[in-house]
Amino acid sequence: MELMDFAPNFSIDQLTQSQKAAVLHRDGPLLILAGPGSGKTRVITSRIAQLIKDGVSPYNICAITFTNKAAEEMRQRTFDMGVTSGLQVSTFHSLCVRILRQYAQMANLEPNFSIYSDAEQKKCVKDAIADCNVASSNFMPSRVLNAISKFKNDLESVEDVAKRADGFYLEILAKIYKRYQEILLANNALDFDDLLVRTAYLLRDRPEVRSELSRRFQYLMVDEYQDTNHTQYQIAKGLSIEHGNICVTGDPDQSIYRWRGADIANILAFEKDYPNAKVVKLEENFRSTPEILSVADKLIANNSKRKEKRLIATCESGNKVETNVYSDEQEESLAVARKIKSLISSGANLNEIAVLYRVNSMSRALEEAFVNEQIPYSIVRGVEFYSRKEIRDMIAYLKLIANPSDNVALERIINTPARGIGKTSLGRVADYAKARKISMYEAVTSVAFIDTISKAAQSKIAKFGHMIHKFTKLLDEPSCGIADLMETVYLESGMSDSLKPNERGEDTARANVDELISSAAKYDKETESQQTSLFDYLQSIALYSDTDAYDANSPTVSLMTLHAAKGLEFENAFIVGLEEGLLPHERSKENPEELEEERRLFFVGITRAKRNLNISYAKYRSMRGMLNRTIPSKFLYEIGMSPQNAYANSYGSQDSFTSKPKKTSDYVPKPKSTALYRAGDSVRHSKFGLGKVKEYLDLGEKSVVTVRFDSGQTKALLLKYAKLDKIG
DNA sequence: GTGAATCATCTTTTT
DNA sequence: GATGATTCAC
Repeated sequence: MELMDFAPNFSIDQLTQSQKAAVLHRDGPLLILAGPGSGKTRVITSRIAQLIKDGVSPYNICAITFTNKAAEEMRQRTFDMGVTSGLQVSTFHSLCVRILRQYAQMANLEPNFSIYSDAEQKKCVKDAIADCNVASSNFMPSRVLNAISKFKNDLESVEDVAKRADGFYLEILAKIYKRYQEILLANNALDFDDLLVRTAYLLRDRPEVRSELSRRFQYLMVDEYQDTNHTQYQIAKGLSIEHGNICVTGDPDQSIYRWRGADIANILAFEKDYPNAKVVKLEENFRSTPEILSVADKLIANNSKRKEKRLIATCESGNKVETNVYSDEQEESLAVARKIKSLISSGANLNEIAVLYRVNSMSRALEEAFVNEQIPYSIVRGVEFYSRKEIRDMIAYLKLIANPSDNVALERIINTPARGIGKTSLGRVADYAKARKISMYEAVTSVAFIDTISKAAQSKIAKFGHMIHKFTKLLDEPSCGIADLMETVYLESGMSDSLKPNERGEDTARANVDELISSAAKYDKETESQQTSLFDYLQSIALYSDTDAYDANSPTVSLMTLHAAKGLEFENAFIVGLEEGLLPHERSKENPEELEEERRLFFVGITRAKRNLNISYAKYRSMRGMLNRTIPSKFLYEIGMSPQNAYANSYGSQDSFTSKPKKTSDYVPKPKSTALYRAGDSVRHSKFGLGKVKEYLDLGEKSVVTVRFDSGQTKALLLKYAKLDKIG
């Protein structure tokens, strides 16, 4: 019995009535409907502390968060309350890895399985499509992968899909799905979704495992329940079915992962699902000003599928929500940058400011403006680092060392850096392995027996095999940390010699690997006391997420997508690009449910702001190198901001139009007097061919020519970039 | 078998 | 406009 694990630094006195109700409801199912800024995290941590105070061992409590970052924060908070050990706090994925490792045998798994993320999944799905002999033009790997992911999110096995397949498309899809799973099995690998799926099956098919885990996790808490998919739902149910102590928290209005398989019905139907559930609503908002909340409220009222819930403001009144319109994204970015500068000069800290946008590519214009205006910023995109070529190569070495069955890793590095092992030889190794049902690494170690391969190639391949074998040996030495191993691999594999500076003389690739090694050294140090393995390290990278890179204390302005902003809050928030096709996004327009999700996404964005919120859009925006005239987002109308008078205007403030005389005009270049083109002019474009000018907007440097081409399409082109010749 | 160069394709959000 | 596949010269 651990006696030190009560929570002496915790008191319930400061909580509101409804918060207390949520904390004190101890046994049985509990649904906490928590609006934005309602102190949800505080309630969950208080609940944990209260349970422990009541005599429950931390060892018997399991909290599931949405991101690693949130888990880390919760650990810190409960630690501050005096909870010192034993608590299980993690994401669904991390928890599943843990369970699958512990019960590997029962789950029919080798415990050193690889975890495949997008690039590796794509490779496997491509191979699967090729093996099924289907015209890959009809079955694009990304589409197929999406479909497979959907099956897995809905907990549909290969057999389930094959059984319900009624048409050609689904039949082929089932075939590819089957082959894809076989490939993963051969590689001793699981993809992201498999981590969940395999755990769900384990809980379903092995009552003894389910019982053991139920006894271990007697109190289960799931945060962000509105964004769980069906498989996660089944896992939560499986873990709690024997004791019924399941507490879920979430907000249907903040569900933004439908596209990833999240099923909002999980939270909407919780009471039906658990008939004796207690429901607590947390409707008070302790984060934002009434001005911000009223905008959020107006917006979300347009959604039909929701649970009625109020937003009760408790903060003092503050500034009006600002809406601005700019001529293009450069001007928008510059204006945001200057507004940030003025916020800073009036005392704001850099880390209290965030700029939010719908798609990652929108960070580009903002970055440029921030560099020009010399504003320190950081882009919250953690996974980007790990998707770099040189980093992926290094990781592939480690993956192969940890899991010799990982053919995808082997294929990636057998000739990286170039060792003279080409496609032909590799293909023969693969054939040999396939025929004998062994891994490619095993085939490599016995390459001398593969007589289809030339002696010269054999010796190169054997040399590679010996090198990997040597690395594997290193792993057995207890003194060898991940960073040491990495460094050895880096030097002895030839990776270090092969990385060259780019055209501009920047040695970024090398710097990246250095960063990887030092981050591994940090990992070694942090996990010194525990006995961690290469597997644990690889797992932590595989499940690394964008928001994990967010550091609330770093003195920089944060740039991130609206999705990444989930769960965060900022004194000052800017939301840019309120345009049709962007927010709501083009791809969500046909489906009313997806439109509602876009609205929720904007709702999430608005409610991140504590005191100042600034919303903007640009009249022209270039997407994939093409300048387009935009249409203001319908969401602007819904929040009562008519874009016509939104120009440098403040919402709800009658006089601000005159008090702020066209601040934006500072950045509009003066029109030139001589028009270069006139409507009706014939022109030739290097790519689109012949056409006639429909409209010419004379804006000097930023002049826009709208041309109707003979091909039928009409394009608005930025004169500066358009390769346009006037004819006649 | 290698590396440069060109072509084609896709382009929302991410654990 | 970036990434991946293909092609071509060596």
